[in-house]
Amino acid sequence: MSRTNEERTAESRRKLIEVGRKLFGEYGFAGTSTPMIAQAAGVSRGSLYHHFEDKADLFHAVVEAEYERLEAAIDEMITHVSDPLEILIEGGEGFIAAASDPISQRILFVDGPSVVGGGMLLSVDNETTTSSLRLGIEAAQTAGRLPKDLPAAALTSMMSGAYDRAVLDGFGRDEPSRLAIRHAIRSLWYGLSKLA
Amino acid sequence: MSRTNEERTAESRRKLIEVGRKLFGEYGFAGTSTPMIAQAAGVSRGSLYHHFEDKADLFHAVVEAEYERLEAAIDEMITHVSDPLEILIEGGEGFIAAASDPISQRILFVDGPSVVGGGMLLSVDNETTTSSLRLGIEAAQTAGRLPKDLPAAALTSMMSGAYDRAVLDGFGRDEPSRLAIRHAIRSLWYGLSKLA
DNA sequence: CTTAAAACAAACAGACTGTATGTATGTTTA
DNA sequence: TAAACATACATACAGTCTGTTTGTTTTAAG
Repeated sequence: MSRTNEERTAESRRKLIEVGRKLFGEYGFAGTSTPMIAQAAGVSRGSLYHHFEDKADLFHAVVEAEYERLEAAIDEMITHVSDPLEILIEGGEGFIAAASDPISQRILFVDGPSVVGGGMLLSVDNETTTSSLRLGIEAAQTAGRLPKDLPAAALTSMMSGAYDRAVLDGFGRDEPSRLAIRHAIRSLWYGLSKLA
Repeated sequence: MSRTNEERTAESRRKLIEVGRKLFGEYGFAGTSTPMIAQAAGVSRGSLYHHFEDKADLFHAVVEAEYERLEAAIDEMITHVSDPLEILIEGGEGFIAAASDPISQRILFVDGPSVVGGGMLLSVDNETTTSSLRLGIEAAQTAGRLPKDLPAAALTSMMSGAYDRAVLDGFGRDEPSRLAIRHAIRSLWYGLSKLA
């Protein structure tokens, strides 16, 4: 059995990220050792350190993949919505649904900040989900559905934090809490739109 | 020089928590070793492990002290406010101002979740600042300043996350961003009140 | 076919955590 | 007040983990 170098690399990285996601999500960053990861991925620790700078670097790769997954879920959710305000609401629900997976939760909201570093994590975040949110807010402002004088950056930050926390508190879990969070979210956006 | 046991204990714990706050806030939980802490506090590592179960237990004590500080800042801010909606707004600003200290920030919002564990941290949080927020929301509902059918738990969770994130994004830092976040916060609460 | 480079594996050094053992200081009681 | 005890503190140790270094195999290129 002979594989090209590119294939070997892709296969090793893929396996390490896949296994890393599972273990980091289950036992946390500190509770997951590099021997554990290497063994579960069926490679040596040396290979891990060949493909990633250190343990945090692997974690970082897992986080990026995770944000891409969320981003896709949001996009999927809003493809058939046109009203800017409804895009914000539906996109948010897509985010909550996708991020409510316990593994995502722990990686992104529990360990993420401490491992990647608050600012650095937010920079990844700001390129994906939060960027979508901000664009959505600005579009709604342009369309006159949200007050034009509202500072978009500040509102984006707050609402992004609100969504993250809703997920962390388990409001995406069962049907009653999904209903409650849905009500709260719609009220926040509708309330703002009343000020336009 | 002879001290009573109670005094010795109080002094050692106080010093360890004080030094712990500073070091955890500066270098993070993982970047702060127990030898560092013991040395800076002028005690032995044995003493640390005598007073606290482990490193995380000391961190937990630091977090609790920190939440009490925030709680006090909020209470201070709302003593002379009577309108339930204004209490929510002013209390929130007090929170942001107090939590914007970089050391608080890192301990509570960056390392806190991963060390104490998402759920466990929230339980401390829920007994202090978030509890205040929830009571404020319910009071505003009773007074007819917020919609009575709004699910208080969900809204509390979201707004609590919104405030935390505003702090983390540095909106308590300089005057322009303080102004922006102030605008966003007022808009959120006023918008909700329009639905009442 | 030989040589260079990439991928992988194994061995090593340093650091840290938590514990076990030992000492000193304070507290209770006979 | 002096022995018995408990609490506070200090030191030494065992095990584990991380990141690096050194060595081996596999692929790519001349």
